[in-house]
Amino acid sequence: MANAVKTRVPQYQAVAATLRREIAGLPPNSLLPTELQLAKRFGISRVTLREALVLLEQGGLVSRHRGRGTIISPPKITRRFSPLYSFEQDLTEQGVEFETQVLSYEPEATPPEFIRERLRLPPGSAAGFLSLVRRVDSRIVCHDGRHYPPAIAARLRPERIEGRDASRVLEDLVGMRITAVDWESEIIPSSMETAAVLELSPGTLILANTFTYHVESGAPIEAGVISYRIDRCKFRYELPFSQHAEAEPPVPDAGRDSAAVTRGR
Amino acid sequence: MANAVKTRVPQYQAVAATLRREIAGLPPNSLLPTELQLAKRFGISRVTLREALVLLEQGGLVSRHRGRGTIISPPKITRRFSPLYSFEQDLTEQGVEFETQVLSYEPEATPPEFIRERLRLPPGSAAGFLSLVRRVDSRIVCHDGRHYPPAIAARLRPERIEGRDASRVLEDLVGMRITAVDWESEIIPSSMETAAVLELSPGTLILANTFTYHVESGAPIEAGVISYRIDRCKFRYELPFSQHAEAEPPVPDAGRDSAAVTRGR
DNA sequence: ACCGCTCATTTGTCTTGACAAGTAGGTATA
DNA sequence: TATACCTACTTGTCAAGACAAATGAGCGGT
Repeated sequence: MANAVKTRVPQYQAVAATLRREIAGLPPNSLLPTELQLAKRFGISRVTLREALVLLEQGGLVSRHRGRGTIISPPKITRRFSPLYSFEQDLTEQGVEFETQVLSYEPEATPPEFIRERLRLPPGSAAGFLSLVRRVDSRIVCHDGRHYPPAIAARLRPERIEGRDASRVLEDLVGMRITAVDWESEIIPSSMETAAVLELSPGTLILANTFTYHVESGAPIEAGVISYRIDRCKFRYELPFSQHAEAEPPVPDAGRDSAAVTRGR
Repeated sequence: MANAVKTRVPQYQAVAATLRREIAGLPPNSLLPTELQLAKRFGISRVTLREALVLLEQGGLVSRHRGRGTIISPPKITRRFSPLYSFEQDLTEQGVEFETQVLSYEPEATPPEFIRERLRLPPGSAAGFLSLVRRVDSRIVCHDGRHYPPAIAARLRPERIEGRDASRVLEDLVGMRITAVDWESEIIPSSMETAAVLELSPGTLILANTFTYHVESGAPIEAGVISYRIDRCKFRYELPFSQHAEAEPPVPDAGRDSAAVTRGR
């Protein structure tokens, strides 16, 4: 009303900042007041309030559900990367509960062209296709679409993946170690399919990792795309990867995520 | 039709998809029709059309400017990572024009606590603070906030950074090579300050990289945060990093970015 | 040539209002 | 008791309109 202050800062950003502070002191999974209540409290319209909530949701602080309400999210999990350091290995070392669910496996699927190139397959060649989703503490964090050359695809038993380390299974199958990775990361809007698997609205930004794994001879044995929910994950790299971990104190760092990460099994 | 499956697609998503296809065939830096024209053409309200444009903007396809219009963005640049592979080295090898601009340097600033911990400084200790922004093809891509231990900070000459490789300058200064990195990446809403430097609206998602560089003795000599605009960059990693580059063909990959990337000097 | 002004254009912010669709809990019915 | 339905509640989608703020082009004065 009668803009008392110069509206240099838009209301939806001011409200978002206020809510960010208040949320920081509330426990995860608790319910925020409804949009109408919040709009009334801040003296703004529901449309404007929703703009603020969108900012919070994009930042991973809350999740919103039609018919249920707005829920405060638990802290992000940390995915640590080292060369050839698998999802299973990482999460197991962190002592976090996780689950891998195979959605489908086709031994002779038709791969998209960029996968065919990465696997160095001739035009028209088929490839194995494995689709899976991963959960940490029962929350979906990523979706893998993995493709395999025909020789490997024929012998792959996807049911072996569920409980075990996918890369280790693959290495055992071919009898060689994976020694090289080509990895590209990009933030892009999710496709309809990926959004459905990750339980997101299509167009929501995700972290898409396009990768190729090679054995020592240089031959590619796996290629695909791993799509992470950026509202639930962050990523950590250490170089040189191997032993210098002890030169570092046990990762002092941020301090907000201790509750989720130091959970032990 | 009604709804064959439960897939009822909202109008703003359908419009976004249509515009995505049309934009793919248009040259970068060209102007889109105005919001009112587009809204009229699609037969929707301006509010709904704007929801579609927000999706395109978040995906990095267009940039919008009050008073000017909506402009189609050039393709993303690729930032390639290898251990201790600097921004300057990477972009130079790609033959892309870039510029580093020092915004400020304070030899004795008060660092935030998480920086103090990373540099292993006692409470209350000062640290050098360097703020800079990088441009590629005259477009802002990232903002660095770099902190240095007092002994280094006193001797650092920020004007030496502008034209040269920042890490190399630092190595020359201390007479040691950087051999270890600790690196954490997270997608977060931009702060007011970072948003201003990156010319973004506060709250826009950015890629925040929090890092610490160490010399061989294990001592940290630099720590800070590098914030990338995710609408302008993607990221590429290769492991093992060093020589196997030639085993790979010269990055066949996507195919859309050839125009911008092969610009050479 | 240069500077400052006005003004139409365009996107940014915000309001009120409406209906759709998913959720959860209670109620009626078998 | 168990099932189906009904209903209140909550977020999702969409509309039409209003004013603010930034831009850039045109105009006029110095």
